[in-house]
Amino acid sequence: MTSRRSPDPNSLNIFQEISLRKPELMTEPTLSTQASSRQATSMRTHLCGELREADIGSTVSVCGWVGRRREHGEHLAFVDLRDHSGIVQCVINDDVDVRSEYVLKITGTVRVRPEGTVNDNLPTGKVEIGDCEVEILRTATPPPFPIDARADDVDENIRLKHRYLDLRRERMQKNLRLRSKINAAVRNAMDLQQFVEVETPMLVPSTPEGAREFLVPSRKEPGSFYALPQSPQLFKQLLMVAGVDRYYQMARCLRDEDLRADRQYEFMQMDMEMSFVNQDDVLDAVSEAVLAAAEAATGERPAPIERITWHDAMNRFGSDKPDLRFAMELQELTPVFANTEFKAFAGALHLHLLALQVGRVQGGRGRRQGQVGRRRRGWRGLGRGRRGRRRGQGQVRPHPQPLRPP
RNA sequence: GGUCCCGUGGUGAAGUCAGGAGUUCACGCCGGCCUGUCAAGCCGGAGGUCGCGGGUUCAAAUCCCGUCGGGACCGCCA
Repeated sequence: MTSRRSPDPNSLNIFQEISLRKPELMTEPTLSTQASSRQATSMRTHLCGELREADIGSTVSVCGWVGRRREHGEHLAFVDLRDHSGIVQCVINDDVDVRSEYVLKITGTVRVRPEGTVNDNLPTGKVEIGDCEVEILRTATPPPFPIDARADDVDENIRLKHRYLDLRRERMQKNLRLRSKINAAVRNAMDLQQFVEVETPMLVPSTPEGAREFLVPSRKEPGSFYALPQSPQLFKQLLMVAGVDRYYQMARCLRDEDLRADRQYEFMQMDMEMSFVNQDDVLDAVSEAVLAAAEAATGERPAPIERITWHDAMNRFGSDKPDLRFAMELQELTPVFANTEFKAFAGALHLHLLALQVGRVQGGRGRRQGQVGRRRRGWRGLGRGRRGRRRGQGQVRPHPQPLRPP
């Protein structure tokens, strides 16, 4: 495909970029603006957030939204111009009426900030754009909430009502790009393993699974309905029988269940099938995708994922999905209490100790309750105690007493 | 389907239990001053049927009933 724009090697269009991209390039570490020089257009030469000391002296054009402005009389104003890459300070000496969320094109000279005025909080904080020529591309009414981190405190319904404003925020922009990077990384990892991405139909007959399906009335068959897939299970066996060998899909799943906290009606799953394999082959393939996703998000390739058997997991952690970020391993206490006179313990087949370091991990309290509370099968009771200042406190409760954090 | 909680200028919160003039705080907005700010600063100003309807009362943001909207949890989520 030929580039319609200038032959500048830095201005490859998106199609060329994809075809040239090597697998190892997928490991680009950050979400930031490293690719931004490719986003120069006929209107701009740079993105706001990419200007650095190396650009000092060059004349640049940037386009973006007005964040904060700090006015000092008619002949000096500081405007924070924002695009998805970040913020750059523009120094405006003319009397231009520029308000919050106006869309501007600013042409000026990148210069070093005067001593003592560097802003270490901004990646662009060592420079600013001076001699600004301001073109107002679009005026704006004052936004109903601030387009920055403070909007985190604003009621979600208000943010959703003005979704186009909410999405301008750095956090939301990063979320969109993070998701995009992860999707690309997973697809790349699957592609490298010879998986075939196949999309299965959305409008299907109802299938007898657990979740309620969303129903779509049929125009051609009044009284009949399509069911939107709650998961992509229906067709993939067909593909496997047909010899596709390795199938995967980033599948949209729709479930008409009542909402709870962060649950959503629709969400994505990566669905996969493999032929002529054993369990380890499947785990290998999935691990590749998971590690690639983690690497795309964090910039670092995590260590290989440890494999333990279900029995080991249950015996060591009491959970089939143990959280290994902190020590939650059960300790065998049966011998210690072998001759105890305490009746509740004396009759026990096994006694385990779960030592917890309270307060070390965010959400640890809820996790602790969950991990202890959910695996009650076969347990006859739970004792708890605390080591430290109030040593010796504790109690033993038979199930099904509700469990409370100590 | 159930239980509980919340609706107050553009935003976020006090005020409600214990009724007494739409009161307060922060941010935002508008105007003025201001040539190095970056949560700019200083001065002034505008902006609210207290979700809606009914009731009690001399008097309702406040108490009662209903209703609408939102949230959390339970049920539910192969």
